[in-house]
Amino acid sequence: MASDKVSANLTGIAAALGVSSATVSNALSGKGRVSAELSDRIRRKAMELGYVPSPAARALRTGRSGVLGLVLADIANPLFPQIAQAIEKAAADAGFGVLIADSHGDVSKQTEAINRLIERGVEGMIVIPRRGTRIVDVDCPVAVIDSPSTPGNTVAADHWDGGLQIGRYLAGLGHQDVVIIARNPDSNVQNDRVGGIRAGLSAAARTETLWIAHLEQQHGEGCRLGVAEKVRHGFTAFATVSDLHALRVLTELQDEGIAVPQLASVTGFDDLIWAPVVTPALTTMRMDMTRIAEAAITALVRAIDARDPAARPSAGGVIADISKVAMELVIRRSAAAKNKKTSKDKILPVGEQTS
Amino acid sequence: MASDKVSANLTGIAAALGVSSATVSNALSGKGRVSAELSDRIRRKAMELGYVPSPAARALRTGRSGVLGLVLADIANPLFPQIAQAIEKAAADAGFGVLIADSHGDVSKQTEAINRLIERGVEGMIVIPRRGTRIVDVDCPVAVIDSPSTPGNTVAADHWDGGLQIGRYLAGLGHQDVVIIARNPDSNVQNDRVGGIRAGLSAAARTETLWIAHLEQQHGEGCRLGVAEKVRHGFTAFATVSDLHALRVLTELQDEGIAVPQLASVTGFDDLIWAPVVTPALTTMRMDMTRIAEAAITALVRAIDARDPAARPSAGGVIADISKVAMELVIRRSAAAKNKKTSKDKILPVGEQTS
DNA sequence: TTATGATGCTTAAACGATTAAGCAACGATT
DNA sequence: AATCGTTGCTTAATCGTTTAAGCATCATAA
Repeated sequence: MASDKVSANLTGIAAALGVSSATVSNALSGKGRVSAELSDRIRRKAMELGYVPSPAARALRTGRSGVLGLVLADIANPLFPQIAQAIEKAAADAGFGVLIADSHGDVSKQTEAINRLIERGVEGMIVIPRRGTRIVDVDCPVAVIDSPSTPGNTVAADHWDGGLQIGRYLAGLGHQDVVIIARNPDSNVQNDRVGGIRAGLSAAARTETLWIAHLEQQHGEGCRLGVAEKVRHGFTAFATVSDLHALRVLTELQDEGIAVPQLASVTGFDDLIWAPVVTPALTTMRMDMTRIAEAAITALVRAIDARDPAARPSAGGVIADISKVAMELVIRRSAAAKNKKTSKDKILPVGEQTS
Repeated sequence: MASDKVSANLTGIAAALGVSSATVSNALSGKGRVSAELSDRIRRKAMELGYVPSPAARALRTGRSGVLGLVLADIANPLFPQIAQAIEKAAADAGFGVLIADSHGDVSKQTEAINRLIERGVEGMIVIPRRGTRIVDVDCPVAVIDSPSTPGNTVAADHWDGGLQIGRYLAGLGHQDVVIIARNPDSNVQNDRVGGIRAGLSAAARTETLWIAHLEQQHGEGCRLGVAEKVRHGFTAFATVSDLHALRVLTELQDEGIAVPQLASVTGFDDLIWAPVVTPALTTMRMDMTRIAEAAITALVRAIDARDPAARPSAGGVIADISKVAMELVIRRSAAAKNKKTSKDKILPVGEQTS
């Protein structure tokens, strides 16, 4: 092919047609004034040569890279797939690519990761911080997805309300003795959820909160939570703050011969991948990641656009229209009405699992 | 600050010091000949002005964007966090950023996703294809992470050998009646694992393979797998091809009152996040994602470098040094020696769970 | 017929970095 | 003293795109 010789760039196309590169640019972008006939010929030629505009040149000229950064406190998070998928989709719809950066849960590495993104020329970023972490000031638009309790937050699921819904649901099923299970009291998200759950239960309810982090500090990671013991003490429901904890509770109860949901109800949060397929399927709260991602991207894009004409860089937070996105209760089978008989009577004798 | 006035680019620094921009470039990159003294002053000034090189300009001039693409068949995959984390790390170590693209499991969208990446100027990409999918020819270096059985593959875990290890392990525990559980027979990865498991079991073993996709086609998603029934028919172990399936089996058995591992052993694959924390903790196979990612990135980077001087673009596969990465058996508690008594005798009478 | 304004194109200057080539000054070599 | 190589810097071109400004040409309106 001799046509391979001509480089597939604007000047190449221009040369091939005997016009100026500006005209080609105008024709392809539909901006300037180009006759329909020539415009057509240019488009055809561009296609024929397999023209792909140089993102570098465009970015250099326009000052816009068309790339956003996604900063995650810890990629190895079971919610991450959902998040990444939603963000990628929303960004793509807005015409942006997504560069990922993992801060490995380390605060200092978070700054490092953010800097790497800036060096790569991102126009803005979505940050999903580690519990409690504040975002360093960075002169680039940032949208934060966290809990509504976090200052400087942009968008988030309404974790508190999600807890409220679960709490009310359990209360409606007649549960008066509920163990609330979370991992770390430093997390705003977890605190919101716990607070919501407590608020949703009846005022007379007996609740106890189990912090897994404390337990594991004493007994090592992956230790038993002692939930069977709680059942023996009259608790009938376990409201956890994550499907991962729910799974842990569920299997531990089942392993000790306590039937779920007949003898104890278990609820989770986030509708993670296994929630629908375990037995019994987990009743949980789902967040509308698509809406959250869209809101975050919309806010971010607006901030980016606002930056252009504005004299002041006005570094800092970005405010979205919607900052709280409602969560949805997904009712499956792991929670059921409280047994009429006191649950103590129904406990099966258990064998050799004092791990 | 008046120093805010001067733009933080090469010419800005040059102007501030009264030297040429070429010298500044040389000083910062350490390439040309610049006196140590001036070099120092330049570096200090750059720092003072908060200079960040323009990736666009650099990419335009050098033709290298420093960005790789990560194409995933389906981001909403529980292994994805591990993959993304490992790839991001390996890429960052090699000086590359990672742009993500999700093809939502759709083959046509995969091509679309790949094109979007190319339009964004990636220098190469890592593709983790959907089962059986072939990668379209694209004139950009590509490294594929899949099963070694996939033609055109670059790097992969040795899934067959992983299966072999699990099979042998179960055989060593005395299991002769094993149900192998996978999702889809179209997947090379799953087939490799299944084949390995079968090969690892004793020749005399009775095996049966359960394809979840078939089951769900009949009974709907998230349906019971009927594993308790298998136990009643004398099967003592369930070797699954993913921790997700293992979890499904485990909870179903537990729900039906069959103690794991006392009455039935269960093994998984991939050491997903919940594997260590469920009760009993899952015995599973782990792949060394870090090594896989490193091998893939190394091969990809080499291909990118080779492209530069080479006349022929020579589009197509990239060959890595290591193409099979060994898997590691993680022994936990979900698999144990086969009970001496025939398991049939030990089945507890079960209640009301005919879902 | 002559302003007036579209219309259709070209010219040329950016954007910010890299890098080949060149040039002055200086010390060392013969 | 003339030559050579080295050192330390500058000049200027280049990557491919966008876009403001300019310049013909032609139709329309006065």
